[in-house]
Amino acid sequence: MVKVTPVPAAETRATVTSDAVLDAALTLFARFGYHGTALSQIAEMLGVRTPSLYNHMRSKQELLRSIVDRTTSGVLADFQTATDGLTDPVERLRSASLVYALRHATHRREAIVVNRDTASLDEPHRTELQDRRREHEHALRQIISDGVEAGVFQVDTPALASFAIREMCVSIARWFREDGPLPPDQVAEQYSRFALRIAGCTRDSAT
Amino acid sequence: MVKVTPVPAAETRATVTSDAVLDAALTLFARFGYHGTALSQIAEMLGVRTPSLYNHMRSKQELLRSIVDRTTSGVLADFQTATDGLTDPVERLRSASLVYALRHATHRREAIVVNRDTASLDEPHRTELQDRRREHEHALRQIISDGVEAGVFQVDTPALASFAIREMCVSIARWFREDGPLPPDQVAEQYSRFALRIAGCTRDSAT
DNA sequence: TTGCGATACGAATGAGCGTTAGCTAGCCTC
DNA sequence: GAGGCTAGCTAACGCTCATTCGTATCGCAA
Repeated sequence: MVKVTPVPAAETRATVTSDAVLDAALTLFARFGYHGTALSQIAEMLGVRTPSLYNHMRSKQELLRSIVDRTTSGVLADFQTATDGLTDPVERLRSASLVYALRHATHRREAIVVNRDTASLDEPHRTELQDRRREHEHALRQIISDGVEAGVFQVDTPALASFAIREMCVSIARWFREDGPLPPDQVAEQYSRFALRIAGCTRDSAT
Repeated sequence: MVKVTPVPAAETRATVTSDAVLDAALTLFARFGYHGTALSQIAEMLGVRTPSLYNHMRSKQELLRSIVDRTTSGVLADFQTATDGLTDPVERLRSASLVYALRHATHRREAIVVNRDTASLDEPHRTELQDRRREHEHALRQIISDGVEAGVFQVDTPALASFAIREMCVSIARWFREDGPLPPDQVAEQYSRFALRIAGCTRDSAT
């Protein structure tokens, strides 16, 4: 058999962690999409050959699943801590839309992947994910319905306002640039105000 | 040489047009994404073998390009006819957002593909497309800036309001269902009202 | 110093992809 | 009825991809 094993010089060997793989995957999935990204690109980004990735992951699918899981959990957690203790629908909507907008300015890659490549998840995880997103959607819609009932919001169809607010925030991930003129928190603040306007908030609209 | 050519019975042969190919591609690209869709799926949807598609198209890329071209042209044309002759910023924004929202409720597949798979376009067409989208974006932003100057709109950053309005409308394509409770024109009308609210329209906000 | 676990590597595999080539059946026109 | 155009088909090519296997190396602990 052949015995020649040329072996790269010791200093050229890279070493890599699971988190590094996940982070590189996140960047590339966000740019090219799940199906548009090859494992070889992830490996190249880390200075490693493709098969070496398998020391840090089980499969390409699992990378996507990890990204999606981690992100949707974060969204729900954000929502809980943002609305916990608040009873006024106006304050609840202000706070919920603020953290949601902020997350999409500060976690752009995650947002893009989750919103674009959900369909590439294998079952049953795709359905699980959709359920968790629906949970957030219904929670937001409930705030609006409560506000309408309390007379502080004015919308014909709460579901429409809820969709509009959510997707408006999600889209921040698509245009926001870290080196742009506005920092994330100021963008989030303005978007939070947009959210109250969409809901037809009759109070406090100048804040 | 082999001469056996089993030949399917005459009635099992399908016949297909360029438009049918484009339409099937549209459906599948919208569902699975450009990279997530195989030509074999398009062929199967049409009841035809994969190579037969090449009688009606030049390449997979060309399919995407056609879809994107046609759609962005439509958006710009919509905008022109919707705002032509209107000078009041309020009416211009109302009309522009109405047709934009309506288009995304009635041309869902196109919207999804254009917004998700733009990145899969080869150069130079990707840059061309982005330029045309920017054209629409700037036109909308100009309406808002005009309205702010005229004192009928109130926003801190017109660009943010413009992004919010556009992406809110785009997202209709993601949740709208034809068999849902609201017809496209009613959804568009409510979204048009949301757009005026985002802009901080001080007039006529109950209409 | 030795041994072991973690991790990188090259080589290979099998599947699926977009695309091309060459052939053939059906339809329209003459 | 003959001939040609249209549009289908099978076969095959070359490429890329995700994944597996066996091996070599490195760093650390005994």
